[in-house]
Amino acid sequence: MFQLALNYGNGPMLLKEIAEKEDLSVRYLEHLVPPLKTARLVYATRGARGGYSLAKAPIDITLKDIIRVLEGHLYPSECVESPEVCNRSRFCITRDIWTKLEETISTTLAGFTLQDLVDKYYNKTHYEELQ
Amino acid sequence: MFQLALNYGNGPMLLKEIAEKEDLSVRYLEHLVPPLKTARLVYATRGARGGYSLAKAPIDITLKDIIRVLEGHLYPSECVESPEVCNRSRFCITRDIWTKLEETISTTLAGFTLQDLVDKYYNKTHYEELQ
DNA sequence: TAAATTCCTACCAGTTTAGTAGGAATACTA
DNA sequence: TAGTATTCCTACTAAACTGGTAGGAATTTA
Repeated sequence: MFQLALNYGNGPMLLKEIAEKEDLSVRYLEHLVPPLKTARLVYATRGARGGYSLAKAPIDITLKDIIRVLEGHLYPSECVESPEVCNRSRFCITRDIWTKLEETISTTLAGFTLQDLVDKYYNKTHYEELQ
Repeated sequence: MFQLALNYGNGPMLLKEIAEKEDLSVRYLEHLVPPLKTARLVYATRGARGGYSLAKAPIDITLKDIIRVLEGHLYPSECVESPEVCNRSRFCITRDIWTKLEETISTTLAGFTLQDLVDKYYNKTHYEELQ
């Protein structure tokens, strides 16, 4: 997603390119794409001269968006989202902690956008001051 | 650890008791104890009339202490602590995010002590106001 | 000496993670 | 219209991790 952000506005980018720049296999990247498409974060163009582009401007995609899609959740324990997985949920003290922890993780990740990463890459802003 | 905190000051507590109260097996709890002992968070008394007690007052044990011991780490990616696992670490933009994320997780968990959980259990304090 | 309990080491089964593989579908280009 | 480039889909796999179980030795009290 960072590579797509760097390429934003320049038409579709090949997985092959991304794979080279990030030192990953195309086969692996192919695996990550479907959920990103479903979530409408990237847009695919098939066939020759095809490739991928961000579906929104980098400033409109937070790291929370991306990680929720690729990792599925942000909570440290499933009970945060699905109390029914444990019959202690109603009165569990620890669960409150996990809930608070998810909130801070969520807030932190929502505080960064792909544009922040691009800016940092080009040293356009003083990243440290962003947070 | 929460049960031991509730029991703090009343001598050693049996794993059997904890197992009943938390709906876990003794066999499983036995598994968790060694690292807690090594980290000097709990103290064990062997033999009949033995059991476990906290090695410090509940107010002096943070959730960060406990989770570091039981889960081994708090970072979302190993590269945060061991840059050498990936040769992109030196210039990886994403790694900075993982580092920041670990900081907020760490800070959040360090902000709770076992005493907070005990207090919440007895409704002695208004928990919401703690954070 | 018997009972209670921690302690140590080994094992196991299910899930998750990080991939690889084959080939079909699609679209551009000559 | 044929060839090539590329995404797309489904299945497979191997290693690591997680959440346990199991047997029995060591220790302490009564």
